[in-house]
Amino acid sequence: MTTTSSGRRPPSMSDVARHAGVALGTVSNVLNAPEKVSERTRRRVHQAVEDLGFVRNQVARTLAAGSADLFGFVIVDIGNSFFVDIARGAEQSAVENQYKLLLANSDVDLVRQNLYLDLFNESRVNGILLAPLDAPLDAVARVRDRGCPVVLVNWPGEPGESCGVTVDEEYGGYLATQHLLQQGRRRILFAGGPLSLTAVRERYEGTKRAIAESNVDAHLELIETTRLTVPAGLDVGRELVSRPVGERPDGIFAAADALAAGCAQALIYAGVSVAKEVAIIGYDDNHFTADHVVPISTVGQPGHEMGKIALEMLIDEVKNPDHLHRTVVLQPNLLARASTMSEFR
Amino acid sequence: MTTTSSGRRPPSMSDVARHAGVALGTVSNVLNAPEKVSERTRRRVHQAVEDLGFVRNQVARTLAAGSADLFGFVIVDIGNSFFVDIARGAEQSAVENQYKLLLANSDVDLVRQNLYLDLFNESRVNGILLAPLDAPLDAVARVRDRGCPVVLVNWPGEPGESCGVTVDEEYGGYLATQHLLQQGRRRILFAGGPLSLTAVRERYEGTKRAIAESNVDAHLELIETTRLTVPAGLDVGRELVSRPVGERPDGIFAAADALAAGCAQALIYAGVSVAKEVAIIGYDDNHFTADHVVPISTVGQPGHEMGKIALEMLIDEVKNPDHLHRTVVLQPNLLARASTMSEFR
DNA sequence: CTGTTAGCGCTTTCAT
DNA sequence: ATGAAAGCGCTAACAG
Repeated sequence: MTTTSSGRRPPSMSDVARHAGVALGTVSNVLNAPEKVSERTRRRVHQAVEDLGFVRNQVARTLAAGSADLFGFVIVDIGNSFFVDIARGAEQSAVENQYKLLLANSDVDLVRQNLYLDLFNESRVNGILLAPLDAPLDAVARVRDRGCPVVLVNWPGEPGESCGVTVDEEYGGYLATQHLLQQGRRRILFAGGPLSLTAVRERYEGTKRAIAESNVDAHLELIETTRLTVPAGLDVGRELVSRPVGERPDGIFAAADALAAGCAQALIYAGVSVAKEVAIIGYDDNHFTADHVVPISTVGQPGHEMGKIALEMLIDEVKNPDHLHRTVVLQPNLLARASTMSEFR
Repeated sequence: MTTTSSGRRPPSMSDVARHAGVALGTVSNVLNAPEKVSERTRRRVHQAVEDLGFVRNQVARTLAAGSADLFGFVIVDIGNSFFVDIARGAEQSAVENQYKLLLANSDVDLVRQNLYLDLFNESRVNGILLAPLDAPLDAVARVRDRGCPVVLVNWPGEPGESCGVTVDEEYGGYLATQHLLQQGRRRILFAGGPLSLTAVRERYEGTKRAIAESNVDAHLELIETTRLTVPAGLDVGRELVSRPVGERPDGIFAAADALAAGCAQALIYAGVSVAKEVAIIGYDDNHFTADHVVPISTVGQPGHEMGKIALEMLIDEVKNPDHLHRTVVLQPNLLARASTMSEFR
């Protein structure tokens, strides 16, 4: 391995040029527009790249060219399979369009969300995908004003400002509740919270509408939880178990799968027959719901598709001068499984 | 909002300097070494930054300074909570040390793994954390030779070349099997595969050692699966159910939690009492195992700690000229839960 | 098709 | 404490 460069400094393009006996610009052409260079020169340059172990400096490249084929995705919760699905979908359209996608985990922390937003912005990515936490989006406006397009996933776009991809949460709540009613359930419990979370509130709205629109005489109870976790679900379940049998709901809609799972567990442990005595349906189609001994019904959100569409919108915003901002609202779908299907078992 | 810059070009530091009536270098100092600048000048510059909506260009900054306070983490499977734990641990030490961490999901695909390795490398991150797939590490050597330190997580470091953090897989297998034996199980089944996977093979070795070292007369059966998934586990469970009761194992060690979960489900559905008739233990401490109706025993790996240590090693490699490469081997720990605790229920 | 050159926006001496 | 100027490694426009 011959080297023209000095010391431990990584070889640069001019080292390659010198080694190959051509001009700097020619090396650049070989790398970026090979068709402009003769076969023979190209080979010489490639040889030099090999000899020197040259790797081009993406930073300098980005600075000179003004941008890189790169997007950033700031994810609110990398531990939630719904967002992981979104990330996979986004990455798929990135790859299909010759872009790369980098991830940053905000971990439901506004400070970190804004930190990474700024990092991507300062790093001159072509655009940012953001699955935001349920909080004000000031930092987004700042980034966007700075010329960096932002597309929101799982959050509506801001009219005239940015695109967004959402699922119709209200309808999801409607679907879940309607399903419980159709299974003959009449004492419905909505468990979830805090209600300050937009998604929870909207799902609850859907529940109320489903009951209002139905012709049956159903009773709706609300238990507001402080979190959407398995332990919170266990608490709900235990509370129900402590009640006289007649005062328990016969149909539970938990606003999140983790909540539903915890709830189901507590009931099963107490000997209550999930599905038969109490139907339970969750929300999110997290990967673990289907793996339960009593597979838990849920409302699925098209995460993969959301990510795919969101990144396509981002690409359009970057490439198409006539781009128009819009919010795509996708429909959730009911996934009826054993936990609500007593009749069929 | 006043602006000195032309058109839609984002304001640069020289715009800020002009606006504030100071020199370019002074603006740089305000941002990077505020103590070198007088209170008054500092204020003027900050005001100009505000007025212009200036965001500094990290790309130019990195090019000029030679590096950024940034690491990259290439994750083999973002859907696996074990790796997510690692990512969280890594991010923690990154944040504690004023670094930022970007993620890239290789999704168990060697091509993508190498793509992102190169991307981080070309982007001049300070170093790369890699949770590799079980495949040759040629690309790692290339990146490292290029001057970019790489630390391996969940994979041993290459002696003299790179650091690594691993868990003792063999010992994990030993622990799991020893636990089954201690619970009085004598017809042990090891389910997992393919055996071409290093981790599976090592866990199996541990199983064999536990049996060999015990003084009891235990029988070991091996069912090699093609994958480590819930469906694969269901297949295993169904196969067992189809056997005469006397020919079934009374203790199952599944090399992964998903496998264990599927297996448990199939058995429960068939009316076999998990824990009582058959004890089952998995591996990985994936988040869903504890949420099972019969919480599944498992072997936990200190993912968070692994990530934390790995990134600390990376920081040391970057900062400390006397850095020595080493591989830290952490111990897995047994998490005994209901699925193996028939006596205590 | 090849070589030359002017930046990209910032950091960093080095004078002042 | 502040200002001037020399790059960082590359792209892109242009001249040959």
